[in-house]
Amino acid sequence: MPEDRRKIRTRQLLRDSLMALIVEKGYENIQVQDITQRADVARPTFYLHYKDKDELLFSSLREMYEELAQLQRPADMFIADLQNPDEIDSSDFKHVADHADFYKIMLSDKGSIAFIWQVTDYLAELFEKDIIGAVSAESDIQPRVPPDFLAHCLVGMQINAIRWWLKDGMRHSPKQMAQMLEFLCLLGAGWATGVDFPQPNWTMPSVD
Amino acid sequence: MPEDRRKIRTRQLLRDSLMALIVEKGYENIQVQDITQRADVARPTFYLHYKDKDELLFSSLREMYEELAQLQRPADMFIADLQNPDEIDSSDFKHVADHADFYKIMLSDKGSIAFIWQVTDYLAELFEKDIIGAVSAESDIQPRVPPDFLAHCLVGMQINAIRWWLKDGMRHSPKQMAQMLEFLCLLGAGWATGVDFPQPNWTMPSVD
Amino acid sequence: MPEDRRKIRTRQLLRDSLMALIVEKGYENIQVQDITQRADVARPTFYLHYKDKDELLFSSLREMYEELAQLQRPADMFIADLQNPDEIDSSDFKHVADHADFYKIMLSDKGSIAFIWQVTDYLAELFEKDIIGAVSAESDIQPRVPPDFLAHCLVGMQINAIRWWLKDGMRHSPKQMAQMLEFLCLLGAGWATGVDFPQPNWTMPSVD
Amino acid sequence: MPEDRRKIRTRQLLRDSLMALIVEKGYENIQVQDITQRADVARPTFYLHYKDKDELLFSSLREMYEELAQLQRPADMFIADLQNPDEIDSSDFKHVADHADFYKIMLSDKGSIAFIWQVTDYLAELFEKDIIGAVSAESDIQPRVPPDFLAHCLVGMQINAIRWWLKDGMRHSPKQMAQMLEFLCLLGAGWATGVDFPQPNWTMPSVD
DNA sequence: TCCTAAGCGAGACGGTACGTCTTGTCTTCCA
DNA sequence: TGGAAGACAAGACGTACCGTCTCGCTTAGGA
Repeated sequence: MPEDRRKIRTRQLLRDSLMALIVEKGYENIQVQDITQRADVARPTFYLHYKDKDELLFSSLREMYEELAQLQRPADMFIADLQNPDEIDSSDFKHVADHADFYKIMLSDKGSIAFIWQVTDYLAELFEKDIIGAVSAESDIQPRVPPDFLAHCLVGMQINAIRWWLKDGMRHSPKQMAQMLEFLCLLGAGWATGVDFPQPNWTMPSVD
Repeated sequence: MPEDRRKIRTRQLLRDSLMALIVEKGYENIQVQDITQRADVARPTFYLHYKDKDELLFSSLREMYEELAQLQRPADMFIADLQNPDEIDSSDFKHVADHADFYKIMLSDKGSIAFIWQVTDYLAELFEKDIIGAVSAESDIQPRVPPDFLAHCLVGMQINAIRWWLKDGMRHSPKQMAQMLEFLCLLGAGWATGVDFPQPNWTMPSVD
Repeated sequence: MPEDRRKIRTRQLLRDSLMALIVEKGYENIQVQDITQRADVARPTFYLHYKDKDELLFSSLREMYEELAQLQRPADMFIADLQNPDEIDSSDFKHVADHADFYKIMLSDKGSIAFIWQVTDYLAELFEKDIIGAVSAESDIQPRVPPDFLAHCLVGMQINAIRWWLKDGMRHSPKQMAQMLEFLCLLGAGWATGVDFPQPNWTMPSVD
Repeated sequence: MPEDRRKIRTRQLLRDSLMALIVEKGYENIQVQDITQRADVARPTFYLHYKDKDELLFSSLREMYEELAQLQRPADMFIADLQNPDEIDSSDFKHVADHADFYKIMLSDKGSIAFIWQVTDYLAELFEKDIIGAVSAESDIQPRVPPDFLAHCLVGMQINAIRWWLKDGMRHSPKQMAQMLEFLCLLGAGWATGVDFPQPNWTMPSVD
């Protein structure tokens, strides 16, 4: 069943319109009629395709992320070889750089909460898989905190690192950002500040 | 100029009403008339006191955080003695536990973006001061990443740790959470997973 | 050029559909899509045949009235022999009885104004001809009111008599209705009530 | 509870607006926004006062007819002294003349069916009372047709007489119209045409 | 008998009006 | 005389229906 070409075209117009408008005036301030007007589409037509603004946003994001997923290394997102910092994967930061205007807005007061947590949870799931993979790769290793806790913390770092980068005017290169973040993740703030902490022998007591 | 007692009372009613409603139906879904109705106040009266919903929210939060600020150790938020995990400060997690319903909503799709970033930036500022303090306390120490970058990353971890905790059903105690987070912050994911990373000698090239 | 059989069929389907729907839900409430849906025809197809609902209605009526016109005495509609009430023509009331459901709706709030006045004017024209014929048949007779005024008044009576009949539950036979109306028309309310009025010698002053 | 003055004012504005628009473009063609625009009132405000166009129309008419009811002779609408044609009541036709533009539209294709039958039924009820009153005034009189049938017929005449008058360009005076109609009602088309009919001795067979 | 033009189904679309909702202001009235 | 009550303007919402258009399929009727 080949989709009507007009339908595809209209959808693309709406998506482009939304993306442009997010940059222009922030997500929350956009009205459906802004989108349709700029797409040169009748307002009721919008509702033929999407329930609301959010559905259009997430449909657009899905497209964008499918594209991104191709770029990323299939596995090993989490474990990097700290001895070869130049090989640390920076495709996420490059992606962000490519859509800097978009993310600058979406990670500000003018963004969308749904977006924030949707992305957070999506990434956390990916991270968790990686973490579990990394841990189980080596036998006799016992994680000291729940993997999903760790995943959420790392995602929080990642997103806030990006937000800081954008607010800071993107003065660092994607590669630098990836490196800083990777080291920080793996070695912690102790390493980051240069302050030396003795490794304690603490393990979280079980909650169950 | 002693504020009219009625004025204070009306404001308190509005704040209580907002807080109750956030828990009930999520921040974004609340309408001014919901607030006034529950507070048993005329809708136009709302506008005598606050410009809009956000102003009321932040006014309420200011109250809440003033209270919180008292509880916290004045300084040293950042550097904890990892050898004495029991003395790690967990007042933030206790505070969250006290307002669990509130934060559960505010850190979900039904929360407020303004809140997220407002709090993030506020905390990041505090963290940054602590970091700078910690670093400059010991001479001959050179931070390996910009302090504000580190601050934002840590805040991201903190907030997402809280969100994870709440979503997870608060199965851990505030103390445990504080410890996990503290260790993770200071020692990094390497420590957290138990995987051993050789400390590389990498330092971020300057951007300026 | 013989009309495509499909075309004729489609038209008939649409007409039948309209007629059924008028009875079901009243003319004004019908939508084009109701008609096409019931006729099992695509909506755009409707517009290939008719400009709008009204055009379909009047096209359908034209068919109906051509049929009716056959039944009626060619002339003498107006003048009846009051001495032989049984010979008074009641074909209109019979026609109404045959389409009682239709007229009950069309002569109610759910009917169509266009229909009312279209029919009124059409009948008034016929009546007027009859009246003029009747008057000019006998020399030395001077009508006391303008013939078209009289025509409109009589049509008004006719239509309202029909409406009353239908609202009343059609408790009288078409013949009775025809007789009542005929007598009332010719002899007036004086006769109808049994009250005796002395015939005055009044004639309308000319307006020209 | 004295109605808010603004409320009264708004209602009046809406009514005036409706009346003006009916004359300008016909009732059916009027849209709610036309009404509010001309009244210089926000569209949603309309719905604060009236459910729809029809409710506004009938509310306006009620006002108009209360005024009219004052003017009319309290009783004896039906029976007039044919010997004194000058005393025939012509207040209805005068009322119509006062609102000629309005009625010209409302009694045309551009009017409202609801209006037609609402007015018809209202007047028929009044007429019926008069007829019953007239008949029962004189004992030993037996009406030859059902009083409500007669009432509807007479109303039909009345309304169509008015319509004819307006379409005819109001070339007759209200008084003349009242006289023509009165005579026609009471004496019938026989008298009107001048053709002489022998009074038959027919009475409608009972239907019960 | 084929073939070609017409009729038609399907459905996307622009357009227009609807009735509703919410906000923030402003007016009226009452305590 | 200040606040409650509530009318109102403004403007976006999501829906309904209209009339048009485009695209293929199918099929009737002329070649």
